[in-house]
Amino acid sequence: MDADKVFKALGDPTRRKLLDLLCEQNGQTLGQLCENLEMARQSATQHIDLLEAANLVSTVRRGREKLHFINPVPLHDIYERWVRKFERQRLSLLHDLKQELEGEDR
Amino acid sequence: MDADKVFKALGDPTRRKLLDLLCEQNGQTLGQLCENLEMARQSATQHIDLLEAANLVSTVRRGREKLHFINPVPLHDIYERWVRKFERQRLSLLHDLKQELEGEDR
DNA sequence: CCAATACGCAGGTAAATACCTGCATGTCAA
DNA sequence: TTGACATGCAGGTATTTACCTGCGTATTGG
Repeated sequence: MDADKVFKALGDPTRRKLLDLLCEQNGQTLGQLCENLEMARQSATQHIDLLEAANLVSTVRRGREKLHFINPVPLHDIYERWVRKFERQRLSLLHDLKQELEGEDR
Repeated sequence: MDADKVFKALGDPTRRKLLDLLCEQNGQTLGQLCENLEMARQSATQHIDLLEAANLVSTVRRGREKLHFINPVPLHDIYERWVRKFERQRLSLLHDLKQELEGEDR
C-alpha cells in the first residue's frame, strides 16, 4: 500500500465525492459519474486516474464504456496503520497533555 | 471535523512523520522535532501549522518552548466516516466487481 | 456504412504547495 | 543585564495541482 497516494487521493473533495457516488451505486460509467460533478469530463478523468493509482478504484472496460468499482482494501490498510496505532494510545496521549497543562498551574 | 483539512494534512510524508515522532514521544518541542527532519525549522513550522489546523496536533507554550501533542480524535472521525462505511460493504463491493468480470466471459 | 456516443490524449493556465533566506521577538541563565 | 537560545514573521521561488479547451479514437445502433 502506498500511503502517500491514498492520502493524497483522499485529500480532495471531488475524489471523496466520487467514492461516495460509487458507494451508492457501484460499477458506474464515467458519464454517469460526471452527471454528478460540476466539471468537464476530462477533469473528472484526472481525478479518477489518481483514485486508480491509489488502488481505491478499479475499472473494467465494456465496449466503449468504462465501469468503475470501489476497492475498500487501501482504506482498511489506512485504518490498520494510521488509526489503530493512535487509537490504542488515545487515553495515554490525552493524559500526557492534561499533565502538561496542570504543570502550568503549579 | 473538517475532513478536507485532515486528509490534506495527512497527504504529506513529512507531516505523517511528525505524527509518528510524536507517537514515539509525546510533548516534544519544535527543536526536538526538527532534529529528525531534514529541512529548515521554518519549513517544519508550516507543516505543524497544517497539523494544528486539522486539529491533529495541539500545542502548549512553556516559556520560550512550544510543546506538541497528538490529538487522535480526528483520526477516529476519519475511521467512522471513511473506513467503516466502506468496510461494511466490502464483501458486496467485491461481489459486484466479480459479477461484472464474469459477465465479460459469457 | 455512418452518425451519434463514450472515452482518451495533448497542452496550456491559475492557484496552491513546499521549500528556502533573512530578520524580529520573546525567554532564560549566568 | 545580556548573550545565547527557541520560536515567530515576511517574502520569494520552483514544483505540483486542478482546472480548462481542442481534437483524436473506438464502439454501437439504425
